[in-house]
Amino acid sequence: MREPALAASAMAYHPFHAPRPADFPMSAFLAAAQPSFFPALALPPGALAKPLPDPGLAGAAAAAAAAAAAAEAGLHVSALGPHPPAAHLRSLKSLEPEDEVEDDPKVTLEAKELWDQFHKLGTEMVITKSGRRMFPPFKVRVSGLDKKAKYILLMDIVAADDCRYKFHNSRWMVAGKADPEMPKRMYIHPDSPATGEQWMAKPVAFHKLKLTNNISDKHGFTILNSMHKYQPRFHIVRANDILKLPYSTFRTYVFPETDFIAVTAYQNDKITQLKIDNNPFAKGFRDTGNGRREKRKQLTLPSLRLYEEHCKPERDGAESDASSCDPPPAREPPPSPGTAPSPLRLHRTRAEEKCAADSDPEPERLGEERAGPALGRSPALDSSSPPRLTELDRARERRSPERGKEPAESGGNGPFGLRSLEKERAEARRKDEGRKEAGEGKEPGLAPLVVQTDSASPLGAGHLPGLAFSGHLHGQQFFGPLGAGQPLFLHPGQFAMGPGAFSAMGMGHLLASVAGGGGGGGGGGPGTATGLDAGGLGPAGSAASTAGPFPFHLSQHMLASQGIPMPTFGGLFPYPYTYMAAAAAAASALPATSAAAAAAAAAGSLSRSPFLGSARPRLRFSPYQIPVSIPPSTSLLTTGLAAEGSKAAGGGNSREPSPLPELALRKVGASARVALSPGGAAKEAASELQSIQRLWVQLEIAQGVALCQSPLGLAPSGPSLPGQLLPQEDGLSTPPHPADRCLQPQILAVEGVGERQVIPSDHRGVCPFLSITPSQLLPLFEACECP
DNA sequence: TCTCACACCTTTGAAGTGG
DNA sequence: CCACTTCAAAGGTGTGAGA
Repeated sequence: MREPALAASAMAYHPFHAPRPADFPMSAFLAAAQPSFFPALALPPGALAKPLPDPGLAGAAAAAAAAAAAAEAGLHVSALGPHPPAAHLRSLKSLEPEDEVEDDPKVTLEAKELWDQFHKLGTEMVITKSGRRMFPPFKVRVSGLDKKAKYILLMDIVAADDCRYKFHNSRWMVAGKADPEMPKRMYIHPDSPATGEQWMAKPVAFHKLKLTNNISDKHGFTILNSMHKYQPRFHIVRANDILKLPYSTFRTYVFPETDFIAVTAYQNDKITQLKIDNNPFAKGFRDTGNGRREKRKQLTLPSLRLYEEHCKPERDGAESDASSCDPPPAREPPPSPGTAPSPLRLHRTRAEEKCAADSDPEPERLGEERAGPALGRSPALDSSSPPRLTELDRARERRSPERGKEPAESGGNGPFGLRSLEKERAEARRKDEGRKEAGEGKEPGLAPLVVQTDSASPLGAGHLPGLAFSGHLHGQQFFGPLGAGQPLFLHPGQFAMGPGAFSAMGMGHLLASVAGGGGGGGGGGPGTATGLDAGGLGPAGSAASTAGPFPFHLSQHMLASQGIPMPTFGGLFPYPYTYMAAAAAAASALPATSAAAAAAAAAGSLSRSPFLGSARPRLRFSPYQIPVSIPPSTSLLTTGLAAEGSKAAGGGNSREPSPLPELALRKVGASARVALSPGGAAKEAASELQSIQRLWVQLEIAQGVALCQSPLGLAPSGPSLPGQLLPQEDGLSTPPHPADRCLQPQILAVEGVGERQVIPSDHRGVCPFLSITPSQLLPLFEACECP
């Protein structure tokens, strides 16, 4: 076995690593060797932050002690055997959260009514090359935090499924499989880290997050694919330094009503209208009587009048709260729970089926038509697909002239602030009244939407496209020179933060590295960043950028973070960015080799489903039951390997290139290709992959290592999860048991490559550490003399 | 389906003004 | 010095023509 060698190597590059005791599980050992990045074993990040009672005790005593501590902390203790979380715990004292106090964050979505309005229509978010903000803005109110503890709040946007959509017949329909995923980025709130008290003082807005379809974006915008569906996620990380990010507990919150389809041009006119009506910046397009809309309106009056004629009968007998433009009053009854849950929350398996059928005739689940009746769309309109302009004009015609009388001032909280929103709502109500006077009214309820909840094996070929990013991309993102001005995974806002924002130790390194990487590779100094306002770099960052190997390695991380594809729904890569960043930050404190190793490990940490969850039960996950479809383990592994391979290749530029990544690349390259082209060569790769998977199973299952501490034990097949969302009473609090169940680890059936295999995995939301990396596998691989 | 220039709008902060 | 107003620049919108 290679463990001794690995141990030595690990010790060489990780300050927290201790020699692997004989009875220390391989997984835990590897986790220790690459403490922040041990995704393969689904190691809860929080677990890493939990020190062993005695670092020297890795055996039963430590396990027992840790088990007790875990139980005390609410951790589940595995029912699988004598491997409590302690087996994975390492002492990371320097990265320990200080005087940790239990908190119980609750998160509520601001402007929920507005989100609901959009959601009913099938929210569209425009993405442009120069970046566009989200509207409605993603804004949450947080409570239950430890007032004195510091938190980092993050947001990311992950693929909601692996389908591509088209707007056809006024409906969003599946139009095939998703395109290769864009590199994903985590948006760290510019105020991070801040105390719980600060976060709770006011709603946390992510309105500065911008969406783009420019894959080479250098501004840190979130890159999305047009005509694809996405789900924003909100994360709370208790950490006072970004360095601690990978070791800290992630709490992830998903608000299903915030999902959207990225578009380069609005498809649904009702969405357009809703945006115009609610976005202060689009006020110029309201029919105030002096804008260009007025001119257009005049040109299209006939059709508009015709539309009004259509709508009159329905309006008379309905409330106005569900119009396409007006936020609903609080009394608005939700769509029938049994009929129309989020149409975007499609079960994965179902989504795959849909993707497979380009002309899937289930349009009622998507697009405006799902909300059409609720929006007053007349049957006549439903049955036909009027020209877009005509419909838009019709919608515009419904706008009340009163709108023009509205004051233009904005709320003190900004255009999308609370006051602003309230004002908008008031305005909307007034408009609604005016509309009522004009004969407009609410329209019938939502058409029922079918949410698939079957839990058939989701590990189909449908996941593979998520891995099928082109080799070109690989080369560009991974093999390209560091100074190629790679896009950044941190939002520019990070660089504009005050001196109190991130500590010099944390952000300083990151900033420096960002600058260095962008400016010309590891040697890049401050101010050389491309596409960044290097002037935003603080002294710490500047200093750090010139000190040591960190910038170089972070650049590596950045490259990888840009090149690793985000998995599709239930896919693989929700956390490339953050963990890249964190890895880089951590690496900054390590020797070059260790940083390289961290980078490699970080690359491997990218593989997981957007909704894959940590195995750490105490983590707070989505406030909703996520209609999880089980990530394709094959894809997961394959993608992870692909990523790792790419990463390894990127590491080839290292000053101290490690043969390991290269070897890993060789070994995993074929496996990665499996997902890309299941052709002849794929078989060989598939076989290789299977060997890895077998090894994996042997190591982790046969050893009885409870990678995912589960009171439920191992499931023989993919978990059967309800596809229905289970909003909590407040829509935010942690779902008691459904969520817990989701936290349970699963043994997932692997499909897609050769025979079925099982690898352990979990399937839900948070845990960024799930995938296995070649660098981690390789020693095992070789040790077992796998083919 | 995407890009871009455009007009229109809000936001923001500096400058000016008056008490 | 402070509060308030005014102004201009910056930046956020959807539009619509063209690719």
